[in-house]
Amino acid sequence: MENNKIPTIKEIAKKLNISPSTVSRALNHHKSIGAVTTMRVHKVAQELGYEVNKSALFFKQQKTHTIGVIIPNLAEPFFSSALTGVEDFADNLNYTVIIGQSLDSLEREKRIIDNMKNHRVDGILVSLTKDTSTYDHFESLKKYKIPIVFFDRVPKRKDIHYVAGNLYSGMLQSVTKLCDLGHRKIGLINGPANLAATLQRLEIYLKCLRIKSLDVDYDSIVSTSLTKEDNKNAMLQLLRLEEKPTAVIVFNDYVLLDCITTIKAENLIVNKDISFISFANLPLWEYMDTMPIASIEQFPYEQASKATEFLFKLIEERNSAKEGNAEYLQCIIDSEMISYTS
Amino acid sequence: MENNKIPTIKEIAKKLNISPSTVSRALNHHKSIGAVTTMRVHKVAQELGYEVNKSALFFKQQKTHTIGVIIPNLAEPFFSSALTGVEDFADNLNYTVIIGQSLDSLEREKRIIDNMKNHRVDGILVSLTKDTSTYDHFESLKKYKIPIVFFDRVPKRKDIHYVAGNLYSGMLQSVTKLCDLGHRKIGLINGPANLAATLQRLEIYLKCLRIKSLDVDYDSIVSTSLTKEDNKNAMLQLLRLEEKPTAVIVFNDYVLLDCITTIKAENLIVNKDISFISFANLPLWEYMDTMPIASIEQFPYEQASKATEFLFKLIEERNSAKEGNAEYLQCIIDSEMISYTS
DNA sequence: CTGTTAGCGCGTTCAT
DNA sequence: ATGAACGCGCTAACAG
Repeated sequence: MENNKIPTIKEIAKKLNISPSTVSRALNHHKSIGAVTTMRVHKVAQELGYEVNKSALFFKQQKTHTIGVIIPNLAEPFFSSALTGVEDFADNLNYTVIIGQSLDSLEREKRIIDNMKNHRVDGILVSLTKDTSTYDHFESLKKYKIPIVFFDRVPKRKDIHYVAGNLYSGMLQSVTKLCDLGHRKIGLINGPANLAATLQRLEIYLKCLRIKSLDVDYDSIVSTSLTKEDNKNAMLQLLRLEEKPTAVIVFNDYVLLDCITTIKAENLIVNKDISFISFANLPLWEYMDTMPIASIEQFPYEQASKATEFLFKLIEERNSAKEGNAEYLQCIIDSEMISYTS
Repeated sequence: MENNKIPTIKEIAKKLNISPSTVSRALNHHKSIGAVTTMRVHKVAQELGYEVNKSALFFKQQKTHTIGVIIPNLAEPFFSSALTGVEDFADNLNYTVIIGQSLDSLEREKRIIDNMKNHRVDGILVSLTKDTSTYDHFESLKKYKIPIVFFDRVPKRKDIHYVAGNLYSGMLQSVTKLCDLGHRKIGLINGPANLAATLQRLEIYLKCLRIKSLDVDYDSIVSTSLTKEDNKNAMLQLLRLEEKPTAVIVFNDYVLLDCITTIKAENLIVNKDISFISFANLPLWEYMDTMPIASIEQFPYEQASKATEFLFKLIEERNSAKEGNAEYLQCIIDSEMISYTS
């Protein structure tokens, strides 16, 4: 009964004394095959428990119906939300998702790219490593015509497809809010200089201060390499200023968590001695006693969804072999300030 | 220069006027190939930017060097930790990971299984849907000799490979700790009845109370459907008892977060008026002002790692075609109470 | 040491 | 409406 051999098209053909190509066509509901034959083929296929060997199909069609996602760290809520966005979208189109986490190592990023390239994935989504500044390892994908869409952490160049967050909107809302609350000295704890996000944060921070006619004190702009230790030091650096800021914009929630710990150790009161607004990674402030005044939400799920949409548009294009249009799909998703002070 | 055609073994062969198989062997450092030839092949391969077409390889070798992971929800920290565990392990062995999230829908779980089967993955890791009670869709994998290892949410049968968590150890430590702190009335906020985890928690809770000779008050055992509203109600239900419990074991951290919010709204003090211990999902209590006395850690990363190890053992076995041993790889990972009161 | 041949499973010509 | 033949890229068995 249960034949333990994996059934192929050939078996079905033999069983019905017809040719494999007929079976293939019948299985794919090719119109040129008679209704009776088609039915009989499907019946036998059913009996044998036939299922296409996608591995063979991929090989034949030079298309894997698979996309790769490269993110720094799966365990980070920001990225797991993003991954969920990708998976949901891809699943709808019956695409398979393979993952790679770069763990913020450029070496691994390269290896993963190579691996996915060899896998002949149909497209790749990437959120860059903290310290990816070269672009060479992505260039090699061109040869294979594997489209690539960046999201969130995108390279600083114009000739790419990407979906990025716009921090400006949320930052302006935040600075405005702090102003309204009477803050005049707003510091910034920024990230590592090699991240585009860092430069971007600095620029919009300065821009927003200017818009609100606030003085810029470069001493109250500090940065951290994102380690626990460094986060603490950045906070302390601000606390030791002669003119301490009364409010601080923080690179992200993780940094802020360390800042809050530091503040408490110094016996200062959050939101009294010093107020915070941070860029959101964690959906958890609502549960906490000590929380920032607000978070700047960057919508990872939506960013990833949009990026996936772009990717499929590119895959589509490649399939229909329209080479001409060298248009770059680019999208900015506005951030938004989410207030916690009800 | 940059030939935009994807180089194959044939190209290299033609360029050197040798046969494709020689090239293949040289590329794979086959010992029977002369050093000179090998070198020349590698040189040309380099020049052309040759890279194996794994898609072809998979097809040929009937092995995809790919494993599938099916989990209910990528966005849940517990599962994204688990996924990280899988990815880390698989990456070491140069395996690729494809993901599928069942979103707790049996329908999706089946579809994902089918898809992975057609993909001819080398093995599958599964953490079941909330309401998976049938096993048929896994049976079909046998025909393809695709090994399957369950973790965390495992089927209730003996003839499977699995890694499961043991809640007992952590629960006993917790009840003991609460006893030591003088608590005599320990409540339980449990999950929905259809989850295996719920029944399990109830059983070990009762067992532990018995071991510590504590009275069981069935009024102080309540349950929640895991919605925010229901979590709150479960907590209120306990607070309105004539004999309020002085400590409560909570189904998981999410529920506990809502409980804490509820407690505060009632102007009660956590760890004074009422103490908590919960099953851990979130690695965040260390940052919070209000935290449970302890958490019962279930080690998702380790569970998934172990499950992946099992899976590769099975894949290995299949490759070496030892059919004989019908031994089931099974492992229980003890939970552990992690104290927060330093 | 190297070349020749064959075939993995499938879809797709080109023939009838 | 159906069949025969071919080939995708690669490796392994069999010859030298």
